[in-house]
Amino acid sequence: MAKQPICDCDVIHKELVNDTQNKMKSEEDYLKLAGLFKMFDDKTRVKILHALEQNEMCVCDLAVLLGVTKSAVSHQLKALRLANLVKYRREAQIVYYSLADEHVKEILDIGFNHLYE
Amino acid sequence: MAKQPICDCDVIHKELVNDTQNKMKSEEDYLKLAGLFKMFDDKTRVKILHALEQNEMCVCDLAVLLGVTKSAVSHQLKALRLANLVKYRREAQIVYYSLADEHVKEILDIGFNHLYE
DNA sequence: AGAGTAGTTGAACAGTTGCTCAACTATCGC
DNA sequence: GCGATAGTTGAGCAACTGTTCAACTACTCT
Repeated sequence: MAKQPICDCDVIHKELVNDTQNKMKSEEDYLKLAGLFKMFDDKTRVKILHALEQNEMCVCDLAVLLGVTKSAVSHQLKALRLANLVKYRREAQIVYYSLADEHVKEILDIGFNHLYE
Repeated sequence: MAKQPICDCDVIHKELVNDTQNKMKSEEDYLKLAGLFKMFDDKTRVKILHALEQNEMCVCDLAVLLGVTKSAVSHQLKALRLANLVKYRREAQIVYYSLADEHVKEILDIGFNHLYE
């Protein structure tokens, strides 16, 4: 019932905390933001995204390119689809995937940029 | 010994795959990139980063602000420190944390931007 | 030196995640 | 319809991750 004690310190900078509090976004926004970056936190997924930035490709192309199974690629593509980061079109039995919009490229670019200082 | 069969498809788009292959970065780059975005994939961590974008603060401030324990905050700050995303300065017993550089703000901004379409 | 507060750390636990496997759907060509 | 290929899906498993807890360090003040 009673709240758990969260911080056992006396001197907190009340004004700083209040000021920051006012500038913070909603809980939901942070959840969504974390959810977005979660799509870029895995080696296989960033590879898929970066590959699709170069060319539209089918699941098998990606599997061969990355050296993983079709199933693994398909699972990741599903996650990326649900996050609206990739789109696809079907042509006969083949499903071609590509990036959903420019934001993806921007995020990748800013990331690479940070790595190369 | 023998390689595991990775893809059981006949028709792959060889040219597309080769072209993409040439444009891909190194394995290590993708690992680093995923490692960078991993720092933004958790609600608590993005909150910490966004809070520090507003004001330099100590561990207790962050704990109170986010409603989590000092320990939890400290663990996350350590990860962020190791990733060179935050810096700190000690003043008596108090350790003040702030963002390491503008890149962090850029990444957060582009993320929020994507959420708000 | 001793008490008190800020912060860090490592082990442990619960929850999550990415891959594999096997079974499934969808579409094509005969 | 039938067989073959592209792709999807769910269960299960091993590896990883975030939090908590308790013990620790670092600094201050008397």
